Amino acid sequence: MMSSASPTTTHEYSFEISRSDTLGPLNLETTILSAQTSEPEWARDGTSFVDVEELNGTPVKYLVSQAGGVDSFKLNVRAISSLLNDQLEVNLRLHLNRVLGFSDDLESFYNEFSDDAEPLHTTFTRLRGLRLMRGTNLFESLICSILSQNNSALLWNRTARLLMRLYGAKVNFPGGATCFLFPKPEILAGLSSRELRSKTSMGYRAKPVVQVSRMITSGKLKLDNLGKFPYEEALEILLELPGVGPKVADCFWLYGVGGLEAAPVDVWIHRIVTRLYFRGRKVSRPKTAKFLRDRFGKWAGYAQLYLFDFARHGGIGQVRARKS
DNA sequence: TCCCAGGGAGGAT
DNA sequence: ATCCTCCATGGG
Repeated sequence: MMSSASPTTTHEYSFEISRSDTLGPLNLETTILSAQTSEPEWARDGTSFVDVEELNGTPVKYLVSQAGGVDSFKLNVRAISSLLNDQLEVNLRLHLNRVLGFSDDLESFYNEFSDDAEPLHTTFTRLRGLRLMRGTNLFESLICSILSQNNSALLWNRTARLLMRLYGAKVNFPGGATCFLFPKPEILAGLSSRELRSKTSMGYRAKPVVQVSRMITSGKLKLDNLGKFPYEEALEILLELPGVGPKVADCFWLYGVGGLEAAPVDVWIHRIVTRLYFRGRKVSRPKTAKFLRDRFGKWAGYAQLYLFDFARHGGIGQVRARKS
């Protein structure tokens, strides 16, 4: 007979997250596959999604799957780490609560903009349970946001994964699984932009990636402090950074820091907002962003998220880029 | 071959 | 303030 007593270190551990742990509905798949700009997309593993993060300095690999529907569900979480079970569960619950936005009151969001005259409300049925993801690592979020400029989600995700494999710390999990963490600023700061460009196909984005990394290692830029500033002041600082314009700054503030009042305006948001709210009239991108902030307030980031998916997959007719 | 991708920087108007 | 053009690289 095997001993029924738990070993002192259990490397794999499972637990459940119940529906009452989230404020409102959840659609895990839609949330993870909605191409949010913060950190590389979680990988699929059968019916689960997999991610690896450092929780309080300890790497944890975890798989999450949703059982049931959008409104009545439970989440199955399976984790691998060197942590003890109790500490692992506490850390991972807190982590998932943040990155998957479990504390965002979705019903309140839906109710506030449910009026028939509000174009946004047409997205609420199809996208019900879509939540705004937050990054875990501010540096990773900022670099990924820079990588996303004038790039496709497919390509910047691929580039971010390549950065991890080339320059990130390798983690060997108990049980044999290995993976790579996102590289530290010190590593990228030590590269020449020419070398980085030749090895990653990130093109001209290599220069600002190295520059920003060096600003962090030199202490000129303190990402941890940014969250203490109000939106306007933080944005002023962010816009000084190389490779960071209005859209990237808003992405970092929204997805990295978790400032829900930001509404990043890219080509898709610009198209859908000018179409739905300005009858196709020409409106500049900064004014589009201001419009979203004013109209949706603390839900501006969520409005942007729902409108983005609407522009990409939803649609009243084609909202596509067409010359002539 | 062409256009496009969750844009930004620098310059001209 | 707003409007060009160029910037690397890969996918469709």
